[in-house]
Amino acid sequence: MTIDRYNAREAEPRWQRIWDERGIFATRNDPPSPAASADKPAPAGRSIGEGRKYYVLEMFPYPSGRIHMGHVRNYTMGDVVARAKRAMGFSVLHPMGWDAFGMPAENAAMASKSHPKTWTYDNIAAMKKQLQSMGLSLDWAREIATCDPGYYKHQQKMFLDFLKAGLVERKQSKVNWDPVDQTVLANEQVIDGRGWRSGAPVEQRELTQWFFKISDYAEELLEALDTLERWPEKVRVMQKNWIGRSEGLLVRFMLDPKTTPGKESEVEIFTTRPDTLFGARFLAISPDHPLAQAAAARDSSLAAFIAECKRMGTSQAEIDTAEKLGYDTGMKAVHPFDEGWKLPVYVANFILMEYGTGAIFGCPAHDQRDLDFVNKYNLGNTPVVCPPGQDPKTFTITDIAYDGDGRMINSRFLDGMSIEQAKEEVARRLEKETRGNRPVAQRQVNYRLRDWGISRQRYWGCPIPIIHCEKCGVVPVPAEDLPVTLPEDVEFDRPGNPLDRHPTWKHVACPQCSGAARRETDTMDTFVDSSWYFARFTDPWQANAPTDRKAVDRWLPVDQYIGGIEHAILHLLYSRFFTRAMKKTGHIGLDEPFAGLFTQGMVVHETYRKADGNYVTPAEVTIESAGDARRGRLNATGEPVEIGAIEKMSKSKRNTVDPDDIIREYGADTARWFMLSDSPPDRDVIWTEEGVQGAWRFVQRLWRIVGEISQLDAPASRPAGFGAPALAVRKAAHGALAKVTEDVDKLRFNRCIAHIYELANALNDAIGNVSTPQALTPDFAFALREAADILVQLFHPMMPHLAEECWAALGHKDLVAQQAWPRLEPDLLVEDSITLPVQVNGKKRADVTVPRDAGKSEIETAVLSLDAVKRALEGKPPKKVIIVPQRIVNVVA
RNA sequence: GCCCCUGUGGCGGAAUUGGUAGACGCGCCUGACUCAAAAUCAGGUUCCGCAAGGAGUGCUGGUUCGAGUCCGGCCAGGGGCACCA
Repeated sequence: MTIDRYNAREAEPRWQRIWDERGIFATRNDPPSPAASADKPAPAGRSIGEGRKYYVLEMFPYPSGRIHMGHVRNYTMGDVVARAKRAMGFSVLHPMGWDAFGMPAENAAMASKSHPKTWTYDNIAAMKKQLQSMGLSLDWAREIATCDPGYYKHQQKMFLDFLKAGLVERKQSKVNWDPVDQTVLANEQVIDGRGWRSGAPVEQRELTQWFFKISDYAEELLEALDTLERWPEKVRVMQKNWIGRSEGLLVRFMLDPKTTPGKESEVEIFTTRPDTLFGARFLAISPDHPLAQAAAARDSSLAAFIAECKRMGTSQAEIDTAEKLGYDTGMKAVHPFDEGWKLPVYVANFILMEYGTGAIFGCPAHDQRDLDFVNKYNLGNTPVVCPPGQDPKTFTITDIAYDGDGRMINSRFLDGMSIEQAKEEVARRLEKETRGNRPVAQRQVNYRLRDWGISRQRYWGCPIPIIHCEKCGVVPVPAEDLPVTLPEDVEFDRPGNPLDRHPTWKHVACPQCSGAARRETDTMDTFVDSSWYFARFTDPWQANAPTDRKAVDRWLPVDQYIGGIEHAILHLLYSRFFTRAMKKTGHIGLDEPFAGLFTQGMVVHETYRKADGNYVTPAEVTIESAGDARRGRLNATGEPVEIGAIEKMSKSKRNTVDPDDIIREYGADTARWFMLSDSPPDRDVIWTEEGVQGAWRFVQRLWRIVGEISQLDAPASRPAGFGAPALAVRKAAHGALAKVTEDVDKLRFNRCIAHIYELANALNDAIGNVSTPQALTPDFAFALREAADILVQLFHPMMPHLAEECWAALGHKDLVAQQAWPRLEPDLLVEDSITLPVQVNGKKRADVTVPRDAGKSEIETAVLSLDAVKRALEGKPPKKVIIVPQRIVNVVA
């Protein structure tokens, strides 16, 4: 018998059409009533999920124009989870949409005179087609695009709700300015001093901006990290560091009136090391500190110094290399424990106004930066913490500060205490002391996390629904006037914000006084759009509110969220904040949006270079291998190319592989299979031509195995008993079933694939053993058919089209996509006899086969009678025999 | 500088969480089919050794009957954060 090759190009669109026509991936918001499900009783295997909800979500794409291999990997993983959970009896929500606002649309508009809207929607259409060719089990009825007024209208409403709830603030502040994109960036969007998108060195500017008060939630966002048990530890640590909690003490230092010509009388500092107060040598304040500003008004050279500081601090690169500089104001601060102890007050370029109070006290002996500073200005140092084992009398600091543990020295009443005791003692004493009705010191927790600046001076974003009126000030757009839609007649012939220079759009009447007023022309950071789309998916049809409470309560949290690690801080932190803000304003009923998070690795590829140093694409190169050596040649000319480092697929290195090409050549199933095989999903996967071909070979191999089995003459009903060959097949099938079930649940797709290979190999061997028709007993044929069914169901989540084709070949009239997961027969996993490895002194010497329920003495007797064991013992009795049931035997000589 | 992760065959990786190291795949080698090649199929493939046997999970020391797995020290690679007081 011969079996034709599997034709993916023909089969895949056919099955996609059938799934689509039958609408099998559409998810209803109202769970089917018991009556409706009663006429179709759930198969036994369905019991795992029992109809409970399961929300699988992959981070939605930016519609850049074409999907890339990273999308293929991401969405394949999500689809495996969605299909497996559906089979396991869960009610699965698996939607898709578009993160459709953003700069590239404007850049394209500038470059090609297209409109951002048409550019974006054309890209969405193209990419949707690509995603559909992957055979993803998505509910396209819920598709959303964030640039749709039907979406951003609700975002504007929430902005107003947040404003009313005190979660939004307009303030002037130093901001990160991206000179290329001509817009402001949030702290999170500055990477190594450069804009996250443009890569341009970021400058500092003073602007009035809208902020979401994410810092109000700093403590909560930090604490709740511990509850996110199904998040990668790495991401939790990154968020923890980003929030950057530190406990310390605010201390008010009096200024010596004799040295202070102005009316300022004190300066408040923040410190996390109040224990080192007796090691103080100076105070330093930020150039932006009011005291510095006031002093500069009297001292022109100080003013010049401050101006110098400001001029330097424009780019991160300069900040990193800038020398630590200080300027002695001449003012003296009084030590809080000693009125006679005067400390010089410096303005220093490394003190940030944004953190703490913008002022510090310097303890050079135990802080490297302070030490560098005093060594430069000859202020000296006093060690106050003595490391264990050091003699306090001889312990000195020269140019390496000591920040370790130890006992307090040179610190009067603190001497002999531990650091912790000293911190507590200083806080206790200074809290009690008051000056002008206020305590001299108070405990404070500080966070590195800053408020989220959301104003962007761009066109292609969600307009901020605010009107500025000369008389009434900042006036929210009335809810009934929403959405504030983007004007379509805009020009991109010049840099800057087209909204701002639009002839009419911004000129409106004030909703309060009806006088002439001006619209806010800034739009929202696109990270706002992606901070709540997961909630909108639960009821995207809801026209009157961002969410329907019944729908969000039913579907949220997202049970499994899958995306790239690059969003570990930005998107994931913003979404966590937004969910809390939506809860406060009544749009949602929970704090944490994503119960389970998985961060997948990148798709990487070798790079190829011609002799002239230019990169060439994998499609242009053929790799020849001889023995261990691999060589590349250019297809067109045959000239050799150099095989370079394996790197993330990128246009600049030209090492990308187009998913369309792969799907056309091998089919989506092959691409999906390869994406999941070999590498663990959280690590990078190396895309290789050989690997894809291996996956493609396996597609054909499966088709052949299933085809051959489908042609066997198998009885329709289950035989009364199974002979040894049949039993072996059944054990292989159920063993694979048990392992795949567990591994798919833990997202260990590479292991699932290994188990499926093993089962396929076992079935292939079993078929090969049927040399004559007589050898094919009815029980064996039945077992093979049963195993083939299981095999097809196991690989269905990874290769759904091939699975449907095989399922039909096996004679089934329904769809494998709607099948219940196979029911496991646990008895088949238990062996009657087991083979235990036998070690002598920890070295494996033999195997012993004993009945499954053999007692320890029985095993010991069997082991000691083995020739290999006798030889190793050299006739002497063993000291000890360790028997680990079902595991191993170790004889200690 | 601080924090985190990872080191296993030629390569990607597996190892029931302290119990037979190298599952599965790629590559390579041998054979079958073929006039030939491709495709396909069968077998082999950690290293040393003809073999018996020995060595072996970055290095090093320890705990244990037993360590890839746990602990201490080091080395290498990767990632995150960083004038944060």
